[in-house]
Amino acid sequence: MDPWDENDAFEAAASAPVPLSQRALAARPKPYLDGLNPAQLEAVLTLEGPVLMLAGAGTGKTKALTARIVHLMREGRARANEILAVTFTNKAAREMKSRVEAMSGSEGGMPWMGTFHSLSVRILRRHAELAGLKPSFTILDTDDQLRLLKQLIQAANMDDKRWPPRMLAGLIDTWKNRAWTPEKVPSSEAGAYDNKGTELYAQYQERLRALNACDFGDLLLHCVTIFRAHPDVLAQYQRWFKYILVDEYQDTNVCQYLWLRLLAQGHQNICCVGDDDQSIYGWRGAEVGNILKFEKDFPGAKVIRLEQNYRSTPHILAAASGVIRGNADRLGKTLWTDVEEGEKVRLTGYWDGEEEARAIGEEIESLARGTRGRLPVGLNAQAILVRASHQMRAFEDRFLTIGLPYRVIGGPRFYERQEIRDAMAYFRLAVSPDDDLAFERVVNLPKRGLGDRATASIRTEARRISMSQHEGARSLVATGGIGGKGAGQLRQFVEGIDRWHAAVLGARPDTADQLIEPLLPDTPPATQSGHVRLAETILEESGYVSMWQNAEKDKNPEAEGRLENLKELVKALEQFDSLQGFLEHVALVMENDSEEAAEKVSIMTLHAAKGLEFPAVFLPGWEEGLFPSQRAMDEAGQKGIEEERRLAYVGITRAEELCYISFASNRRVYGQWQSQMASRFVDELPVADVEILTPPGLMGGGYGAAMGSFGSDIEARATKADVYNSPGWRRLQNNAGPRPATPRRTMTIDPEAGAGFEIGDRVFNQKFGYGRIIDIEVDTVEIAFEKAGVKHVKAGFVTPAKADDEIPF
DNA sequence: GTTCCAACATTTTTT
DNA sequence: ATGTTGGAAC
Repeated sequence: MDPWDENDAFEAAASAPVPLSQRALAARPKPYLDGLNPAQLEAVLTLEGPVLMLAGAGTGKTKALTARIVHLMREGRARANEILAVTFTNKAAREMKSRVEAMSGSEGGMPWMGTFHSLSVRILRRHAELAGLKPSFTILDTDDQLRLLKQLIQAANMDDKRWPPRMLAGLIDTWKNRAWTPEKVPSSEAGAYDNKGTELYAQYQERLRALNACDFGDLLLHCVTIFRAHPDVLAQYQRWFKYILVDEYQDTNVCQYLWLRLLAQGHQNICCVGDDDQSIYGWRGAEVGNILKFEKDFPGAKVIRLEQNYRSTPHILAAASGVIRGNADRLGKTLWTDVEEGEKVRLTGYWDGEEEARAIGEEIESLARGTRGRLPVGLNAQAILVRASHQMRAFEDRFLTIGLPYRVIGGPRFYERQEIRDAMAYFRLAVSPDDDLAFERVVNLPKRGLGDRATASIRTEARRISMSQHEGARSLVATGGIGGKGAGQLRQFVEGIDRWHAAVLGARPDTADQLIEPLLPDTPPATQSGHVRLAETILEESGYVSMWQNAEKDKNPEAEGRLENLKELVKALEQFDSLQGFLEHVALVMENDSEEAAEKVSIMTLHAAKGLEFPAVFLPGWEEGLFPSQRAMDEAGQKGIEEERRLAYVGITRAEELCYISFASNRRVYGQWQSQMASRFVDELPVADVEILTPPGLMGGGYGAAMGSFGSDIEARATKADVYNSPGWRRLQNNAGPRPATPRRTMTIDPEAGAGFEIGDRVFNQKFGYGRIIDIEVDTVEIAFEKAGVKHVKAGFVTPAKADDEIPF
């Protein structure tokens, strides 16, 4: 039966007198409402019409959201599959799903809970023809997209160096985020990309259609276009989705906003949850404006504020609100908590980034040990949140040295690794041999003796017969259009694809239909493992596995790891019931969710930290130009500052009990030493809630200048005793171990900093490590260091090493 | 077709 | 500083 008809049937049933069982259900106790505060309760129980839940950090919005969903179902307002619940990330969707399941006790409900993109794919598969696609369309990854754009750029006789494909991809993405199809790009954008932007955009869309493919932006944009052009289709969905819930509404872009508004126009029951103070994705098209004008967009909307914070101590909340206060455009809320105790936020200035890393490593270990009369704070409970990923290196270096376990969150992702993408290209060919992008990727991988010339003639042949490159290659093989050693190998490749494709069809005859999911929960497909074996066969027969196995170890030290990754990939396949299902999952869920149990400190960007919380949070690098980032300020001016400030707010509010903010007055960025000013956000911290720590381990200061208006509150120079007693120095003893022989270098240091040293003194330098003074001239001190390459150092870099510090020679 | 060297860029990131 | 990429030399 067509699910739409079934929906009508259900509606008819719903308008009939409420059966006894329903009433009994309604009378049952509602444990899911227990423990909600009045505001949360209001957010759960306000069912009719548009609702904006303004939920500050740590105010229990997920709890309210899940309770609302459970309530809707328990009260018989809607069935699980009539509730559309949208999130941004797969992680958020997963989390909400499991919480709803836990709360309602039912499993596997909520078929329409997912990310904007995954939901859009499901809708788009049902109506692909309306967008000029077949239901079996593929979803391009960034790699494919860039290669495609590059081809177009070169075809337009443009210099792809001056006009990099990346830039065009960014431009097109921006346009799609604003819901502009090629015809709708306003003329004000005509100058973009050397006046060719719009034209290339149109060509790109044309190519995508020919390839039966979509990029990420298309998933949403096609939906919006279809909804607008086909009111009947839209009406079906409007009728179907009785309630709509949206998480992180402040991050929606124009296209997502339209998507939501179109769908919500039916029942008008849309509940958006968000926090204007946590909008940090403006640079990728998110419109804070969407949340600011919610009441205008949805007339009659109720705004409910969740302001009671259950996460952080009062000092942390005060610090966060002190910073965010500087922003002009805010809906305004005041977080409060009834917790009383808590330590002040700590602010520390360091000499440079390496000292910062060392001191933070110290503190992390000391917290983990539970010193200072505090209960131990496990490593999993601690996180370092940085503004830019290059800041991570200093911490990784340091933590590797002292053996402190850490995990970097949001690093290069599993499915973005080269070997995984290659293997996936083979799978894609097996599923749909016409996938030209996949074909191009692996046709000469492993090397099959097919170079530029051979691939070019395959492409030409394909175009001549208006078929895919797979067919083009077949035709060339048949006619002997390819000469030499490549011919036989190409034949094997073509035949291989045919064989694998036949195997895929054998395993699952109704390929395309399988991709269209029913609106109603289906009986789960019978699990079978043929596709796992097939995947292994493909990787072996293609020679891809042996390519890495035969790779010379010394030239490809990573080959072993790549083979491991391939094994992992095949293992991951087991959880799916077909190759195509797996491919779809990977296209949408580019993440490796291997959650390890081991105790490790987390290192991540502020962006990656949204939605997380940690008892102890370190926020390093609060320097003007780094945070707030120079680029954000240059490109977006005051708006940029405001977004950076929200980022600071997000960072501070991740902390439950301990928050450490720090900056360095000298930092090396891309190998260049830079003198830094403390971030303006440092000045915005309320003094009453911040404890300013004397920077330890320094001589030849320079803090006054770096400290901004805080300078007067901080002792500019550490005393020698500070140096000797600071924990940062003692910790290094544990680093004892064999060190390489070190060449001697001459180093010029500030006479003032050098004063008092004698030949034979052991010293420490932030950049070059431990050394021993071997000669002193009037303004030259010759020092032997463990690191080579020292030629000239500007000023005041040497500290005396403690007597029992490890000296390498 | 492969290897090597020079030029180049280098926030934030999801899907 | 460092990793990637494109072109020239092999």
